[in-house]
Amino acid sequence: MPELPEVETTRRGIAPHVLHKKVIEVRVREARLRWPVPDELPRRLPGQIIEGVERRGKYLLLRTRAGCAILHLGMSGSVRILPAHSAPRKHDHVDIVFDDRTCLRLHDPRRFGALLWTHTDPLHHPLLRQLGPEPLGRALTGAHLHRAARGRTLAVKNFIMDSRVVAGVGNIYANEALFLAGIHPARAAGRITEARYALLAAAVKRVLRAALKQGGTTLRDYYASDGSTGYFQQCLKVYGRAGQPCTACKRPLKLLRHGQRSSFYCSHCQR
DNA sequence: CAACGGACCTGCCTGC
DNA sequence: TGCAGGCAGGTCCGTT
Repeated sequence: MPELPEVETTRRGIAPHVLHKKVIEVRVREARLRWPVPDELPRRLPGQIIEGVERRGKYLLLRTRAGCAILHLGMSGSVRILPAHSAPRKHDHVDIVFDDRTCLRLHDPRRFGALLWTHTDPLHHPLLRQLGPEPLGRALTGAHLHRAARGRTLAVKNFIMDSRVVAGVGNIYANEALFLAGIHPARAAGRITEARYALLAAAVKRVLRAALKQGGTTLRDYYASDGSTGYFQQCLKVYGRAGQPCTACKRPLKLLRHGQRSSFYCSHCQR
């Protein structure tokens, strides 16, 4: 589920429920996530007040005076706010329990997610330090992409999915943005003009903002069971639509598989 | 340094 | 119905 718009939707969804609350307990039922959940988490977090709920790329940050919990949802992670006593389902790996008897519960079947603890500035953490600009911020421009791509031969789709280039653009939105910008996903990153990169930067922002708007609708039923319906699927122009007609030219969309990742594109509209 | 493949996992879908 | 195989929204790491 979690691409950047969903991570931001999650942040907005949980913030009112956890901000200024005191943690009284951390229950770790399964510590084997992407990295083991560190002992510091159940040791240091209880007694702390959540003073900030932030996002950097696809990482969620729960700030306290003593340190910061760093949460990444991986491919299959999600969090919910629940009564602290409610029975955990399968794959409910961690609860952060608050003094009002609610808890933030992490659910992650594939366990590609991560929950870490740092007592220093989380933005300096090895996982966050190298992240490129926020895609929705001012720093993501055509000039930035053009400069970062200089001399690089990798496919532009891999290039914009590199978190050092721009933080948090996953496979779905990379495909969508390239379609909107009319750029072929396999084109060498270093062989794209600054003007076209300006179109791409704008397309990334447009598609993320649109998805974020849709995410707003899932917020309402945030407590409802899973919320994992395909709410933005209707908006997707290329992702998952191989063989179906291009929304612009009606020719069938193509599928390219590079490594494990699929690229969906229109060979007529994208060059 | 750049580029690629493998690794980490479970669940779901398809086809035999 | 069962089972094997392929696929999935991420991203780090080791090897070329």
